[in-house]
Amino acid sequence: MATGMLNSNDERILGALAASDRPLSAYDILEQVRSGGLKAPVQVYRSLAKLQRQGLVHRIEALNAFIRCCQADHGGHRPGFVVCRDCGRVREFEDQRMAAIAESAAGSDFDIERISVEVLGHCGRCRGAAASL
Amino acid sequence: MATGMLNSNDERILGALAASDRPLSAYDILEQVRSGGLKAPVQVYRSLAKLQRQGLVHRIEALNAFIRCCQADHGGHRPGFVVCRDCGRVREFEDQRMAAIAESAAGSDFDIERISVEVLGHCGRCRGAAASL
DNA sequence: GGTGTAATGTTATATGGTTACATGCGGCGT
DNA sequence: ACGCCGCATGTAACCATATAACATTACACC
Ligand SMILES: [Zn+2]
Ligand SMILES: [Zn+2]
Ligand SMILES: [Zn+2]
Ligand SMILES: [Zn+2]
Repeated sequence: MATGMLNSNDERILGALAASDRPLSAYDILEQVRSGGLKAPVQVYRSLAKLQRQGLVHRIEALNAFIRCCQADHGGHRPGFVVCRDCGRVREFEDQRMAAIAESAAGSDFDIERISVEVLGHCGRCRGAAASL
Repeated sequence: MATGMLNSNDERILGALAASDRPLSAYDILEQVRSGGLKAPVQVYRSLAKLQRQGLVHRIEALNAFIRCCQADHGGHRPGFVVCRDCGRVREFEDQRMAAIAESAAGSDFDIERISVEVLGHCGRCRGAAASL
């Protein structure tokens, strides 16, 4: 995974994601990098696609949003995510058992490209806040 | 899970989903039920939300689309999906191990509402078609 | 310099989802 | 019956997400 081929757009987008403590939508990102010359959605999506290919960024399907990968090994891991539907915060996790489950479910005739595992719910922080209303 | 409270809109939408061999987007559904009186997206989304609450319909996050649940027990099951990114066909599956994985990943402080597991890739049928080009 | 090819930029458009408000319709107290 | 409330449904307008189509630039190769 050559991470050295990032251009300045990619770097800026990666920076915006790294600076945020929660996922950003493509349009959130676009806003943050407008000053850096990017001005159209498609540019952001192109960079995001590249960053995802390199394992530096993950897409959270349930949020239509993106996070910077927080694992040391960006290449080839199969992460899952715990997503709070109140505050949007995401925790990346890894579980070897998922691959086996996916393979047995898909069958030998199916070529697995990606496994999306998202645990949706409410984090402790938000549950506390709700209780104290 | 009282499934008897479906109104005619709900029935129509459920019918459209049941008749299709692959997921339908909300707008696909809308097109199919226009003759039945529905004419705005929000009506479709309202019905879909209700049908999802009752477990009759599942949302496929990676496709922004919906399928009719094919399991006998519509209530309270935690399905996963195998999704072909070429033809869009989906196979619903169930695996008890997923709940355990989700719980251990989320931790005791997190209130799990839903688990989304989607295995994305290419089905045998589509791989065959691609090979014969 | 001319030519082909890939990356990037620009504009416009397609697709997916929600907000805000109007209207209808059944309870329920009077 | 009447007026009022609360909730389901209808309608229009709008916002958010993603891609298509085409123009331009950058650079390798000859
Ligand atoms: Zn990661
Ligand atoms: Zn939270
Ligand atoms: Zn199901
Ligand atoms: Zn297929």
